[in-house]
Amino acid sequence: MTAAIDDDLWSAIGDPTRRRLLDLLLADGGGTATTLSDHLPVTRQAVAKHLGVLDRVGLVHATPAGRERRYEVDEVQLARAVAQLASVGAAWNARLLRIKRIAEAIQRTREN
Amino acid sequence: MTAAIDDDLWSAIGDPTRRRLLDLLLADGGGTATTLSDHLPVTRQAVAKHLGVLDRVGLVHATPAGRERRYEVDEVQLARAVAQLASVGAAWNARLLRIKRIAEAIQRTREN
DNA sequence: ATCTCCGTGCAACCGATGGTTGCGCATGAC
DNA sequence: GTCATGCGCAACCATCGGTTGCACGGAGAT
Repeated sequence: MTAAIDDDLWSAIGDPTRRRLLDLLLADGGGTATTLSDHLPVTRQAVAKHLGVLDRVGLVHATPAGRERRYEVDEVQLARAVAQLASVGAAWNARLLRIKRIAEAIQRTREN
Repeated sequence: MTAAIDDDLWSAIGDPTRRRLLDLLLADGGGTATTLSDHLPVTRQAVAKHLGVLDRVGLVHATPAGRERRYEVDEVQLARAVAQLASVGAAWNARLLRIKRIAEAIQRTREN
């Protein structure tokens, strides 16, 4: 059931640093590699790389402002990602529920 | 807002092969490294490694059966993981909604 | 009891990725 | 013009996902 096309999206948000990056961008409404690296335990270059992969999958987009490079989240794409999470979660929940029901059924037959 | 403790859980389910592994285990109600590798485009050893990390974070647990090693999903832990997904998704959705509202507010003031 | 097969585990190796340091470049501030 | 600050590029390192190869061990056939 897991869609194969969206593996890129998953691996993008699978990294903890990138998730926090998205958190920061959402909280402050954008930022540059240097300002973001101030709030993270990694160097500016590491942040820049992460912003690169987030940009490649379309979760953020950059706009040159003077000598800075300001990044902002692409809300549509992030909403898509959230939908992905929800979808996989729902699928697993359904399977877990089925297992639970079967277990209960077995329990019931054994009690008879 | 992202919990730091659950990074292991995230990176565990962040890998596409591991996600499909969980899918297969849920569908067939368990399996061994060899049987699982039959349904995946990777070798048995790769599957074994993935099962190892899934075991370490507690999403699956192995029971030796004869000369086989049968793996099954730990439903409680997987439910925890699903809750994590939902939580992060909800947080992002909330932020996105706030941004949308602010944008609409600006729009409204501009229209006056 | 032994031989054979099949599933596992272990080790070495390879490419990609997350992270670092160091440098050079350009652009805005003085 | 000069200075400094933000950026990009390159080299390097560790870890990880994946492979191949091999050695071990238990279940079943002879």
